[in-house]
Order: sequence, then C-alpha cells, then structure tokens
Amino acid sequence: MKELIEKYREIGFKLTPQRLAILRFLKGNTSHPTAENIYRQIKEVYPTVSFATVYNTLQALVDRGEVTEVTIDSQKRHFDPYPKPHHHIICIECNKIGDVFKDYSDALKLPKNILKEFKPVRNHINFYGICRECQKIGGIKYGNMSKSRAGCREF
Amino acid sequence: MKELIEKYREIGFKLTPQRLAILRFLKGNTSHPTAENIYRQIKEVYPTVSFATVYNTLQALVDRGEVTEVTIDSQKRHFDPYPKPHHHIICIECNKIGDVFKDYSDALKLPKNILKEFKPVRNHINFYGICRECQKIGGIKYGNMSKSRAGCREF
DNA sequence: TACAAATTTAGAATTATTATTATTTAAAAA
DNA sequence: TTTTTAAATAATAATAATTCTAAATTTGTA
Ligand SMILES: [Mn+2]
Ligand SMILES: [Mn+2]
Ligand SMILES: [Zn+2]
Ligand SMILES: [Zn+2]
Repeated sequence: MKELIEKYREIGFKLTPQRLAILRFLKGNTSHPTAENIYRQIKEVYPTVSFATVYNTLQALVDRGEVTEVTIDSQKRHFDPYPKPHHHIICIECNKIGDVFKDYSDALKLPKNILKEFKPVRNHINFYGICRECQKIGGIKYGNMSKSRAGCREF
Repeated sequence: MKELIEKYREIGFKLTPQRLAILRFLKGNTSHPTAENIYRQIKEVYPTVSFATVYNTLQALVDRGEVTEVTIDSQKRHFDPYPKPHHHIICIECNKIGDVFKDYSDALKLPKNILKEFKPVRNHINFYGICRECQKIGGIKYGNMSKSRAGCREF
C-alpha cells in the first residue's frame, strides 16, 4: 500500500479515503467492472461514497493511463484496471469477458496502402466465441436473450 | 433494388417504405453511422420517419446479421452495414474510423490454456493510431479534447 | 377485399453519464 | 501546529442515448 500511495502522490493525484478504497479495489484486479460494479464494492467499505466520485476517479485514472476502457459493451462502459496490454475473449452467448495475455503485434501488419496514411500505435483484439459453460448448456439457457443487448458477465 | 427486396422478403422481413429507405442508405455503405446519422439521412427522403423506426430496423438487421455493431465508441452505438468481415483503424486524436480488409485469423491462435475452455468463433481487431490529417497538425488541433470522450468522425 | 400480424409513430420512460455547486478536505506553506 | 488554498466530495439536477408503450396504420396473404 505504501507504494500505491507514493506512486499516486508523485503524479499529483490527491489521495482521499474514497480514492484509496477505489485504488485498493482495482489493484491487481483482472475483471472488467462498470462504474456501478465499482460503486457497489466501494460502498461496502465506504458507505457514504457517491457515484460521482467513482466516475470522477475513474476518469482521472483513465486520463493518466492507469486504467483503460474496454469497448465491448454498448450499454455501459467497462473499465480494465489491469495495467499490462492484453486482449480479450468474449462469450457470444453469455457475454462473459476474459483476458488474453499474448502479444500478436508482429503478425498484425497493416496493408501498405493503409500504412501510407495511418501510423499505428497499438492494437487490440476481441476474440468472440463460446465459453465452457455455454458449450455445456448448448446455448439453450441464454439462447433466447438478445445477443447484442445481453448484459456482460465476467469470467 | 429488386434483389434487395427479394432478399429481405425471403427472410420474412416485412418491407415498408421506411425500411427500404434505410436499406438503400446502408447498401454498400462503408461508413460507421450511429442511429442518429441514419435518422438524419433518412429524413431527407422520408421526412416523417421516426427515430424509433430507425432503432427498430437497426435492431432487426443486427438480429439477422445483416448489420454489425462496431464497439469503439462508448458514447453512442455505431453500426457497420458492410457485410464482409473486416477490422478497423481508429485515430486516437480525432476518432475517425476506417476499414481494414485483411484476414489475420491464421496468426491469431489463442493460448492452449484458453482453448481448453473457450471455443473461438470469430475475431475483430482495432488498430489505434494517428491518421494522416492528425499527423500533419501534430495533434495540436485536437490535442486538448479528452481522447476517450471525443466524438467519432469517419474516414 | 378482408384479415391477422407486424410495423410505425409520438411521446413517455429509462438509464448511463455528466454537470453544478455548496461543503469538506488533503497537502503545502507559514 | 495552524493556516491556506486548490482540489475533491456528495447530493442533486441535467443531459442524452436508447427503449418502451399503445394507438393507428400498413404489409403480405388468403
Ligand atoms: Mn482485461
Ligand atoms: Mn467497417
Ligand atoms: Zn458463455
Ligand atoms: Zn485523426
């Protein structure tokens, strides 16, 4: 925790108890929480925290590159507190999200005509497929839910 | 147009003038419009169309796999009427979106431990980088806009 | 032409996110 | 330690994208 506090103080990030609670929750977290997920968790330890503070803190962290956004769900923003670059697997039946820690950059050469006008900086892959549970139930359980609108669970 | 009408009638998609206007607008379109973009366009030719109809039609098309969703912008849903599978380039300065027609699937093998429980079906790559215009202006013009929240333009 | 089922529409409702502002507080200065 | 001040919090209002509702209309078919 000392490291955590030092780190943020150095970058001029004012540390409040609310923010510390959020930072502690996010540290080492490999899930992909929404602002609401985080809000609920933080309320357990800090019951008076407000939703606005969660949003403010998340935005501050995104601006500083400490947290990224995972763009997979058009309903709500999902955040990714895990710092190392990685890709994601998404179940097309139940919408669970998982991490893929493998760098494919060498294989991802853009066509020459695009490279003439576009300077790539980073890339991100979404692998869509069927998770273990959904393979078992053969898509029956979630088969009737609108795929594109279904809520996102986590692996 | 005859083919268009036939095609949808066959799959039991009831064709109204509103839907035809939308289908004509989307056909061969390689942009990534929001519901609002489409609504504005359709109103030009069909002034009494309602927003709900645009949303309804888009959802019907997505459900039938005729249109996909591009998950890049957490503010609004963007749709992709171009039928062939492809990837996208996104400018991190101005948020323009472009297409990449190249199949990388052979190079995108998932790690074995993931393949034990996840059956991949398809993949999608986002290439983030700097577009030609933004290279020219050196990021000054859009340099002060919040990257993650800026609106999306199109290539 | 008549019918049943699906679609359209306007407007209301919902919901995620952002903005406002008075109050509080962290951290630097004295 | 006390003071100071810029920044953060919290409650609430505002905004904006999307979905819902229900009555009227239209499509495709018999
Ligand atoms: Mn992740
Ligand atoms: Mn596209
Ligand atoms: Zn699943
Ligand atoms: Zn650009």
